[in-house]
Amino acid sequence: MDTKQKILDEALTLFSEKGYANVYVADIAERVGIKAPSLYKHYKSKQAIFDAIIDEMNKRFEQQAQALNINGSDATADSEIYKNMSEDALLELGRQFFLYFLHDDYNKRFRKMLTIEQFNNKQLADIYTKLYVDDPLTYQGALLGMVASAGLLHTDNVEIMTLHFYAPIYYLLTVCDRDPAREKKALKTLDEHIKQFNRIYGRNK
Amino acid sequence: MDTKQKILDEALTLFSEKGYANVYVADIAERVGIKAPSLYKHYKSKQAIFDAIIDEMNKRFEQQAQALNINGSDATADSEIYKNMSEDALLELGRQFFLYFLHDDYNKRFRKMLTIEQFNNKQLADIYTKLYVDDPLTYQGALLGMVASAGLLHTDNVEIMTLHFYAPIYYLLTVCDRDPAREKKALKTLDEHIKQFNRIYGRNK
DNA sequence: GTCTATAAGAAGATAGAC
DNA sequence: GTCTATCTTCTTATAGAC
Repeated sequence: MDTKQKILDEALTLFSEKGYANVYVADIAERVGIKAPSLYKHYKSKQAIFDAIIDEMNKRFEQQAQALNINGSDATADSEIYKNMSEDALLELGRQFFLYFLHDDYNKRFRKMLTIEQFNNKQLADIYTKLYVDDPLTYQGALLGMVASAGLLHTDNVEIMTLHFYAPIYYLLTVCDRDPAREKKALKTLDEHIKQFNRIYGRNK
Repeated sequence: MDTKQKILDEALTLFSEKGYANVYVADIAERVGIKAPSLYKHYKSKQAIFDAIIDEMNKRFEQQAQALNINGSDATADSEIYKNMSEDALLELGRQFFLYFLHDDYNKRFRKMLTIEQFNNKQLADIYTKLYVDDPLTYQGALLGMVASAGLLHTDNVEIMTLHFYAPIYYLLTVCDRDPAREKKALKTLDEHIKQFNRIYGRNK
């Protein structure tokens, strides 16, 4: 990995652990294996490093959103897939979504950084809301709505049904971020949650 | 309010907005209406102010827990109340829990501070987990379990039912902390969530 | 591009007068 | 208890050699 990229990588790790103000340029440089003044040949300031991280993560998440069809543009194209979901497919959907966001290295570190800096930086608060509130509800709402249209889920309020599916996932994600030792129990809880969701909203009926 | 207490109060406000490292002793002093050196007559360091906030909030939450019976010791004593809950009582329970924690000045500021500092301070992460993960599930689980025992809710997994009740409340709380402009919509969503919870778990059956 | 040396300034904390 | 003045340390950033 080239130095310029490695700086972003190590900076993100440190920012996600301590927040922006608690990380010193010398800390980042040390992790990269250079001295602080050398770092200024790559980025003109500490703030420029931070901004570059935001830019890169935004790009990364756009790609991720396209891969997951979060934008919804191709949602109807996948309709057939979800209409024919097997009984356990919804369980897999929740589990994969959870594990991907929990363990993916960039998501994990960036989410922690967003969490720490959200009240200090409106831009980051907006990114957080987009990534972990609006996008998941839009994406999962589209999928669950299609499944409901196919008669496999029963509700007169898709938005709340989607909240009932997603809120426990969000809750468990933040719990595990805060205390990774709870991950094993969280995965068990996640499975039970989705099984009960299936029972409640009628997949097994 | 005496100066020593006012220092804690203003410091908590600043810490909750910016995090520990971003707040300067001079900022706290200015809000209190004194100069920084005077502040050192009341607390020997910036860290001592922070520690005093933790101590005071711990005391405050113990009192709060007793008032709410979160410790569960008197849960059975309230059994009769919850067994005879009116149809809308559960809705009120959720709404009041939500609004109390969202708006109560100490809860609000302390929760934001915990959010910001959770990855930098294991003690704060543990307090967060206790206040917003373990205590609510214990407390609400005890209540919902009693209502279920009375035959007013139907489930074979009280723990997951409680998660289905609480996770959306937790989700909406963090959403509103991040963006207070979403509060009005969140309250509407909360009502719909609890109504649907009632329908799902059988209060209206 | 990396280094050593260092400037420039910010922030925590103290001394001592009132 | 509060102030002004100041010390000390830490941190960002730059200068200039290699």
